[in-house]
Amino acid sequence: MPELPEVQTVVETLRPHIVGRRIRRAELMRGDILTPTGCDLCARLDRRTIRSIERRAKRIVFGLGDDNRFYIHLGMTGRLTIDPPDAPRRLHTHFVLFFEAFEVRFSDPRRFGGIWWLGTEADDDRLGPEPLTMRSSQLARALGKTARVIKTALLDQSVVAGLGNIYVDEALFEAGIHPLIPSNELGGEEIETLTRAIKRILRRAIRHRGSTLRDYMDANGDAGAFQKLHRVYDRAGQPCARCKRPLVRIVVAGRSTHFCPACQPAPAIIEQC
DNA sequence: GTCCATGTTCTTTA
DNA sequence: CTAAAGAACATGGA
Repeated sequence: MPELPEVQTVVETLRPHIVGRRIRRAELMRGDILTPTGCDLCARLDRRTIRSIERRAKRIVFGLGDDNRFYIHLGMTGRLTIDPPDAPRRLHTHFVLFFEAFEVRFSDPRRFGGIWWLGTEADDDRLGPEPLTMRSSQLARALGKTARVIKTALLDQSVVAGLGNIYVDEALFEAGIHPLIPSNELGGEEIETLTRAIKRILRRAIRHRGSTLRDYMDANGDAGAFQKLHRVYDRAGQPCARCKRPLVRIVVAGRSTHFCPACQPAPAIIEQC
């Protein structure tokens, strides 16, 4: 569930509670969600103060001072919440940070998420530019290098960092670009349009505190509202908001892909089929 | 029982 | 060799 807008919202709702506060104790219930496995995370967090919390791509990066950092990735079903100590723990709670008056709990049924200890290492390996601040030329450079269709390329975190299935579909609709166009066939002007569309969609989604389809909630337990404003995602068969013709669902790279065949013109090679 | 799901990484194929 | 497609991971809901 968590793409850039959801992760950003979790960070913003967590920040006022934890920055400047000292961790009294940390508890890891499952060793297999930690990388590197066996590093003594809880001992390293014991009695330390949280100095910062930031988002990078879909990662929630905690700074401890001394340049020591770790990050949590929510995967598909991860939640990071502020809870009173006496509140019952959600099923599949794998990690808890205990503060004086509350706890930060990480739960994740599917366990696609996890915790990564960075220490003083960089966290940028193999991540593309941040979409909210990237230049169109950065996106153009990455897209020019691949023949993969644009939908697939935008899901690749080394091309641009933070988009997922929902926001790629929404951004391609906003830009009027068909999901099956080969990336390296897009012109400079189209990529500028796409860059602007990505930023517009992400800013709008952050303003509405992300999309809650099923699992997502912010650190306070509140759902997002942007799902009400999705124009194409999970709306196959419904009329396009622009042209009223029915939206379509196809499968690309094993992922559901939603678009308007009229507003997002097909590449010539597909048209013949 | 079946299929599907907001993500990433490893393996296989071309 | 590299790029890209496909499978795998684990759980729950429809």
